[in-house]
Amino acid sequence: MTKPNEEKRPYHHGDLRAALLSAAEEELAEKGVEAFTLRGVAKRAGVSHAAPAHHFRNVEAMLTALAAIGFRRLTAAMRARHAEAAKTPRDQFIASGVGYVDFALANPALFRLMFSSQRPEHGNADMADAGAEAFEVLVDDVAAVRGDDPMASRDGRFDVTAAWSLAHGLANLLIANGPGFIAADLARDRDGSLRDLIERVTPR
Amino acid sequence: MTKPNEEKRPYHHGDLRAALLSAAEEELAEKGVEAFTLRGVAKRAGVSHAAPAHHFRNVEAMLTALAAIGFRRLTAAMRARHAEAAKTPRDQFIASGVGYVDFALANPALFRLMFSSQRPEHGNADMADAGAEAFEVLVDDVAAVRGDDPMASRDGRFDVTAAWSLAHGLANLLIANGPGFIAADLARDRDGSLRDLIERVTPR
DNA sequence: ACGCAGATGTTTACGTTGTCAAGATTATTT
DNA sequence: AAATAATCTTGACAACGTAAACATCTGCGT
Repeated sequence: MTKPNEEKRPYHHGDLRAALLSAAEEELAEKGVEAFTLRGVAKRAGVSHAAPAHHFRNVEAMLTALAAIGFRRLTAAMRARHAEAAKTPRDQFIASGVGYVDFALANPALFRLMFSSQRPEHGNADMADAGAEAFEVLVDDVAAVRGDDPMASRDGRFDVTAAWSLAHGLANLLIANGPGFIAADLARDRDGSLRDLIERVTPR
Repeated sequence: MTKPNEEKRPYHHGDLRAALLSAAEEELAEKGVEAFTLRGVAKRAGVSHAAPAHHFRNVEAMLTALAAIGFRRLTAAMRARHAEAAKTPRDQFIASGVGYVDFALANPALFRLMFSSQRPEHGNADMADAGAEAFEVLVDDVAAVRGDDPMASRDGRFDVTAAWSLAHGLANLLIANGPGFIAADLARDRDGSLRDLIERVTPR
């Protein structure tokens, strides 16, 4: 009586954990952080609603894993812009900022999860490591422009903070539809516009 | 059999809508946007779980009203710093930025609701007006520093965007415990530190 | 090859949440 | 004063996250 077209999945999935993470990313992108549902993820992955429990302690743990993936991808986005930019310290610095915004615009829900949500488990080691790695890219860029370790001086720390703040604020405002008035400017020349903005916080 | 200490509330509250908004703000501040509960708000206000329905179409409508209140308070925070700052255009500009961060640090959950949540109803007129009013403060400050209408030129719009982005990003990072490395600098001299950062995006 | 412990998935159940409908109580209008 | 509307309560429902009990498969030691 089993339908011929029905795929006969084996009782065990194989790598359900990875499948769940991938389904979770879909769910997140489509529904946003606030409408994200564990049962929806399970349905996407084609398993019962309780199956995820064997791979993630709870929803928060799943979201934490997702956020960690997000931080790794953020780092990759910055490095990607790095690779295709001119090799001067200033250009490399700006490229990182553009990569940061790139990532946010391409993954708005994930970006929000990473920075503006209380749901991921603050203090998770894997996620903290991934975040620290992205931060290092920024610090290294500032170091190259300044010619010293920025974290060693107040002025250097402020260079780092200003750059991060501007990129982060711009990313947040853009994905929140904040400043609609620059949409046209951005649409006309996105890279150039981002460059103009980020240049303002480039260390002297 | 009625206990003597028990306040005998009348069946009708009087101004339940206002009481609910005030309870909602408590709930928001204590539990955060993601654990915010309509039933919790009703309990705080001392009414049944279905009472709010007569004053707010649904939870989102309540959160939207809260966010609008937040934008008005944000404007007030900027104006407050304005009033006590030196009357030069640059100082006024910087004061607005400091007021912006002030508000975020004093009302982190509300700030997140306003800018980083999908739950408030995007497109609500009252909330949009309140947001536009806050935005006007910024534009006016930039106009005073520049000596022209910033919204009329690309360079002016970028001045506005850079300032807003830096303040917004800094506020977001601070309430997200992002750059712990400047916590010490900020604790030592908050106003001076904020000033140093905001100066970097002051129009020339 | 065998068997069994553990890992992985399902089913069922429970408490919580937002929303709705129906009824109770008070305000307001006619 | 009677009717109507506004306000609040109660009870119900589906969706959600989680936990317990059960089913199925994997892999390991023998």
